[in-house]
Amino acid sequence: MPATPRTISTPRAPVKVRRGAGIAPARDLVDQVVTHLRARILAGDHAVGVSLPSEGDLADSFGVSRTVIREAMRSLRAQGLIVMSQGSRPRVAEVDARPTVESLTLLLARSRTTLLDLTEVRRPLEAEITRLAATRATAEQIAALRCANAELERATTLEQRVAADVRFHDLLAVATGNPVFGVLLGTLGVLLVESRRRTIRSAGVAPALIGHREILAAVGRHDPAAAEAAMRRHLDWAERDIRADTRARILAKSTAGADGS
Amino acid sequence: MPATPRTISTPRAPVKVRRGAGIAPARDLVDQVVTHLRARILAGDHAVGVSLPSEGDLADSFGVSRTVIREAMRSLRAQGLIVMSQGSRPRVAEVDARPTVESLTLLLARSRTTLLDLTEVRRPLEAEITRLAATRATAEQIAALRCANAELERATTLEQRVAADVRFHDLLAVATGNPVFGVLLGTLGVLLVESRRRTIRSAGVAPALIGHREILAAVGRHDPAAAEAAMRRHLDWAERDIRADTRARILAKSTAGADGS
DNA sequence: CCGGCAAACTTATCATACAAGTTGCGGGTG
DNA sequence: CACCCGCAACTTGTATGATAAGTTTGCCGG
Repeated sequence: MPATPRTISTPRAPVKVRRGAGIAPARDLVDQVVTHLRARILAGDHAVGVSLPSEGDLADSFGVSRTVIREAMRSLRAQGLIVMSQGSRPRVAEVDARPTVESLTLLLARSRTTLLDLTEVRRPLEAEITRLAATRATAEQIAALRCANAELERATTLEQRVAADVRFHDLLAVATGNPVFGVLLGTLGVLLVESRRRTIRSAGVAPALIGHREILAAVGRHDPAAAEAAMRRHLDWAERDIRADTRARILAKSTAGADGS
Repeated sequence: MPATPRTISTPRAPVKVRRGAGIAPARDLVDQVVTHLRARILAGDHAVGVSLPSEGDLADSFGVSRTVIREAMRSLRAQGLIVMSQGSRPRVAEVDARPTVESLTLLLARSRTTLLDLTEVRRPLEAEITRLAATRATAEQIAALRCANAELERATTLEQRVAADVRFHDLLAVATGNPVFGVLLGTLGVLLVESRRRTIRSAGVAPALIGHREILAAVGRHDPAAAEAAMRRHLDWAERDIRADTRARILAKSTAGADGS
């Protein structure tokens, strides 16, 4: 009995979506459901980790078939908003940069983006991050940075070293108190892991360690200018062998989907 | 007749996806199909704009039901790889930053991000963009910037002015020749539209115009330092009334989906 | 040669069925 | 009484078939 209207209606507040041209709110039912559910999730109607209603219940409450709900769920999943696994109800995914990173990776893979392009963006970001971190870092955050640096020193395998390197920079971003830095740097950082791997393999961990120590010292005494300068020197070093091989291209790793693990 | 094996097999080269741990390539059929199709598209097997096989054909060739194909298509669509519309076969989407921008927007909306956080990140990015643009901009790009500026001068409505303002900054990012700047700035730009709207409404368009003229002049004579300084002054001005109201929060606008238009 | 119309094709949605995984409850067992 | 095992209910994953609605194609008449 296809007595269902052409547009869905929720018992909730019908979140109106305003678009640029102000017309054509949504083409098909799936899009409408996606829009509604996304709005709900973003509004915090469902806490992270908590189960959403089952597909059947959603289908009933939206007045559409389970097919539509399922496709909407796939779309939300691809956007990193929910996690699904057979047998258990879908849950709201915790905020995670990975889907975004994947999206950026995809985009950069499709455009002709080089590692050099990435480092070029990374430089001003990291410089500002270091400046702000030197201004704002708390004692605990500085201790955490020191810890990460010690970790880098202790690390023996290449992967451990890369991880510790990434961790240091991430902590620096956290110390700015501005989550946007963390997101952007995290995104670029994932893409630059390959570059770090090469750099550390060829030059060893000593230059990185020295650079980090200089940065840490300046941040520790809350000297923004010195911290930024140290970071720029650090990046100069890291950039050198990327620049040697300008052709280094991003390869589409396409790490299949964000599974909630 | 569920004689289909538990994993799909394509007549094409069976693109193996290697993951970090090197195990469990994909959980369900939809993910497998998504992975295969994405790999195909990224490998350039299907030119942009050209139609993919119909859902029925894909279902046959993958040996799965159309249900699976449809969900996979939804997922690919959410990732911005294909565009779908009723009646016509899905087409490979042209490379477009919008889905990625949307993903980043979603991520920032879910973190606790203030307008102030955004401007703080915008500043070093725009500074570097302007520096690089001053170094690398071609004559055509400078002409385009001049044009955008004229547009801003001619604009009468608030929305037109905001659009022209955004356009100027986007063109500047393009002039760096580095697509990553465009993506990041585009993301922040979308989120900062509200701030621009307020600023231009309260202070008028004159300060923006003056700022743009200074930037344009420095870029036009290929003077990176002056260009960067002009941009920083411009941002100082723009930031002023945001800082007056620190509580200004991002609202999740959730502009529904990337339609290929 | 061109315009319009109809048939074929394709997507969008619905309904139903069953397989496979998860959860929780209750009974059996130590 | 506590603990563990197994089953039953629930839920997602997939398949099948049918219909509505939009698009493309090609034929036919002018």
